[in-house]
Amino acid sequence: MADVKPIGKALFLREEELRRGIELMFFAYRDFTGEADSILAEQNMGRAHHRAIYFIGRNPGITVSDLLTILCITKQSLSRVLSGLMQDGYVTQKPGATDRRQRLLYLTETGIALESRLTSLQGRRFAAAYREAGVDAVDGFQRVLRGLLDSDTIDQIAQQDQTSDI
Amino acid sequence: MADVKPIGKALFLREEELRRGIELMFFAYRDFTGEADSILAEQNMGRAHHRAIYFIGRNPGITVSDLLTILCITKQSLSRVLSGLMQDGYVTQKPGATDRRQRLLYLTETGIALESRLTSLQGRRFAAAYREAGVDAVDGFQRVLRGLLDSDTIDQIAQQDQTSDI
DNA sequence: TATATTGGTCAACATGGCTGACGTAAAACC
DNA sequence: GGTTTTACGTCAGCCATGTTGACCAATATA
Repeated sequence: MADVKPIGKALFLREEELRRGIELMFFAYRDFTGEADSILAEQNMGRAHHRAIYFIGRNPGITVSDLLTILCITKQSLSRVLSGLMQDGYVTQKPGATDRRQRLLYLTETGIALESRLTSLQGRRFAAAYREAGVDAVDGFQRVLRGLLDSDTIDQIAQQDQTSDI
Repeated sequence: MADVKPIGKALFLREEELRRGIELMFFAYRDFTGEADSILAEQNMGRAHHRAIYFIGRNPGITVSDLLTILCITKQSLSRVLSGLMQDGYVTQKPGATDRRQRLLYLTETGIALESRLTSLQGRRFAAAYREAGVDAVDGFQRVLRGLLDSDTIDQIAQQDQTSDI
């Protein structure tokens, strides 16, 4: 401990910085999701419902298997959530035009309303953080987050951007 | 749809940007935790154990109630996790010097080993992302993440930095 | 001494992951 | 046309991790 050399000091700082990142990630994710969680609790839903609603809203007509690859959960888990959402009138499905085995998923009016309520809530939090931090910071934020992704996820996101109908 | 004004276009872009942030946050957190999760699964532990180990390692001698405020869970949930960790020899406790009701928590050798394995794994991911993105991006990343926090959390982190014995 | 604080325990419950097994309809292939 | 594969669903049960509520013990403090 006494004979700390510059390199030791540098490594120490580096570890501190990395830990700061790890912790910020934990706290930010917790706070970022917490607000939506309380709205969901009112409707007797959880975060799993939110994720399904979000990505169906984002990709109307998505197939079950595509939703599964986005969420990385088992079909049994998703099925439970989807059945609930359909029963409660947030989601509908219709058979695929070309492949009639597929069940294309859509939000209902109610589903759209809930999705937009949740997304605008989280969006406001992001907007405030972005505004405070400034444009350059936002760019850095997104670059680092992308750097944290698995390569599979990067491919997946790239693919999604291609097929997106924007 | 036909008479979209500049303001409409701007809002559209803004919403796209916000959604990109929301999604990046989801995917990055998932991938960032996923790697550690698989190590934990080997030891029959989950993310809850990881969080406890991490913050005990970070604050040796932390009291149960301080750990509770960091984690924001009930004492029953924490108690279950802590009992397991103590039984399996990752954590020890000793009574507080001034207040003997307190049980100060410490990692054992085994606990330290596991913590450092997990943290260095996540640290490597962060280090790679930081290296790729560059110093300015890292600063922006941290600024935006801090902007996403609840004000309570900000206070809490500030307080922790003060009492930290660095 | 009376009260508040720190921490633990037991019981019961919900959510949301998981595995495994099995079924059905439709597409794709030989 | 018959077989295989794919897309999806269901039932059953398990585990981790969160929750409430009730209750208890030791200790600090006013």
